[in-house]
Amino acid sequence: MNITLKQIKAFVVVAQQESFMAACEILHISQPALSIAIKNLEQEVGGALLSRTTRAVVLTPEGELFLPTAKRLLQEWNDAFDDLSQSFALEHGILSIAAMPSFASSLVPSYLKKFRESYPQVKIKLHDVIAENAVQMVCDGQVELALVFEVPDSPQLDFIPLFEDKFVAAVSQYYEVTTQAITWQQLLSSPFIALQNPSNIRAQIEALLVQNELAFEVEFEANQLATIGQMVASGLGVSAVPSLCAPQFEALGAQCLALESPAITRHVGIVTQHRKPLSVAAQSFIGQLVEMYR
Amino acid sequence: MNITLKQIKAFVVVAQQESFMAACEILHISQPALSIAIKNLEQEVGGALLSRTTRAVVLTPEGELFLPTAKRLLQEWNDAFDDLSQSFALEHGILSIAAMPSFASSLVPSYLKKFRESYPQVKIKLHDVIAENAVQMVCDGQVELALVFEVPDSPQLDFIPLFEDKFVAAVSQYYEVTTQAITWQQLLSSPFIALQNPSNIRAQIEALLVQNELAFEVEFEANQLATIGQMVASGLGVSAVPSLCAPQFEALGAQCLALESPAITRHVGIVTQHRKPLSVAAQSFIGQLVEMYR
DNA sequence: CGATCTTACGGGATTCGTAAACATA
DNA sequence: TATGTTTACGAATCCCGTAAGATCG
Repeated sequence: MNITLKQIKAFVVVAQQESFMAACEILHISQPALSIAIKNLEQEVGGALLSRTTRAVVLTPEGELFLPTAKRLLQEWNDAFDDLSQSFALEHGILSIAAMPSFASSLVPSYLKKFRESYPQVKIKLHDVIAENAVQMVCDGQVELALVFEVPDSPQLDFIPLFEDKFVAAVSQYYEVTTQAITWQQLLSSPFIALQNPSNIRAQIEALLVQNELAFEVEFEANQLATIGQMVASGLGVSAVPSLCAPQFEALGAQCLALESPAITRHVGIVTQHRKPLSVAAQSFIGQLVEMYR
Repeated sequence: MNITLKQIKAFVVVAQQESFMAACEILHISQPALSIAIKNLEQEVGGALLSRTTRAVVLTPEGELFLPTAKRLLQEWNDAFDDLSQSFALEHGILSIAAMPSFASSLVPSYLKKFRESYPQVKIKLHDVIAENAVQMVCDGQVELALVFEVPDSPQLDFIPLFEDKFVAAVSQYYEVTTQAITWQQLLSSPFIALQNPSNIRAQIEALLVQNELAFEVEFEANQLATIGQMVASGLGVSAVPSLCAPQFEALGAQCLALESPAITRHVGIVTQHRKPLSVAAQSFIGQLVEMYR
């Protein structure tokens, strides 16, 4: 059974026009072509749908019965493909991403703003969760991509670096400094305020300090970066955060200084599931980011 | 936008098989043909539906979204045409007909039985109404055909004669007769039992008698032929009915005699709407009847 | 007789299949 | 390297359009 969409369209138009002549103008084909199309259709379905005399074309009872069905089929067909085309044209759809808090609360909003300006119809779901969970969400397929620190090489994940981030020291405005940069040793002489575990930032700091045999005592802990920032600004103590957070910390009244001996630098970028195709929305978003940092 | 059913079928099969190789065996085409079909489909909709590497074929997010829709489209397509084909194959459908009472209660049931034996899946609606209404129902399109006495020529109606019916005299079993045939004059010497108006039979009798200047007095009236038959059988009086009804009347205990001077003969046949196509069910039914009386 | 649908036939586009090239694990 | 997809190209098929034929009002 080999019935064509064209044949159904032809049938519907002829039925509505009650004339082959009139129909073939709408369909932009010649009468013979139309005639044959209908004839083939009727042969396929095993009976006449239209009764033609030279003066009038009327539907057979079976044709009458089939006409609404045919219209429905065409309608659904068009709806389905319009929808699909719209998805590709980014005229609707959902972009589902995750970002680690330090990133989500700093640069990501501006990325989303830019993306939204290009594709205002695409809805955006941003999950701001700790880096570990963000990556897990990529693995689980809950989000298409995560914006996090570089992850260890994994056969299941791909990483696209965007830029390099360097940890900075966060100190109160009244913290006395002679140079623009301070060392970890200097920093740790003040009470240290750290993020609570689990946290990628906390883990990185701990790993680094253990590696460098630096004494490390946490005097205060909090969950949210904003809280840490506030605590630092209040003069409770000092902290070390990705430079990503510097503007936010400074806005809260803290002071951010270059931090060395040793410096912690990490790539920040996009994690996606390896070999899993991305939606055009995700592709476009990644494209914008890569372009921005190229 | 020119998307083919084949392309959708191809997409669905490839998506299910997750392999072009496997899919093309199911589809009975070569890999290149399949590859091109999918490629064209993707071009039409404006984006990739499948992500292919040499080892695996996976759906893109858009393809994932579209797959159920595609399946649904195919399903509905097939359902629609199966249904239509079944209509033509008389594997279902409805035959809607009307018949005048004298016909409906005599020969029509046997016609229906025969039709039903040929096409057991076709439902039958029989409207047994007076001839006038039966014809009206044809004009209104409520039924496709009516089984009645011949109607006056009309541009809106067609008539296919089946056989000729001759009115017979219905008398009681004890009615004394010398010959097989009696005249109207003889008949009318007994009390006459007539159908109530409106009735085609009544009208024909009245017209005939007026035309032949025969005295006509109705002693009893009833609506149903069966009632008339019972009344005649009981010896209340006599009547004149189409020979169609003779078996029924005789079964009720009446006696039917040829009726002459003058004889009333009328064609009995099929009335249809002029130039209105008939369902295959109606066509088959008419075909059986015509064949039967040919 | 005129308008309209159908059949006949040549040209063009699309699609198919075979063979070779290409890409990835 | 082996499997599986894509490109190249010749061939078949299908569909369309022009012209002639048939049919009904």
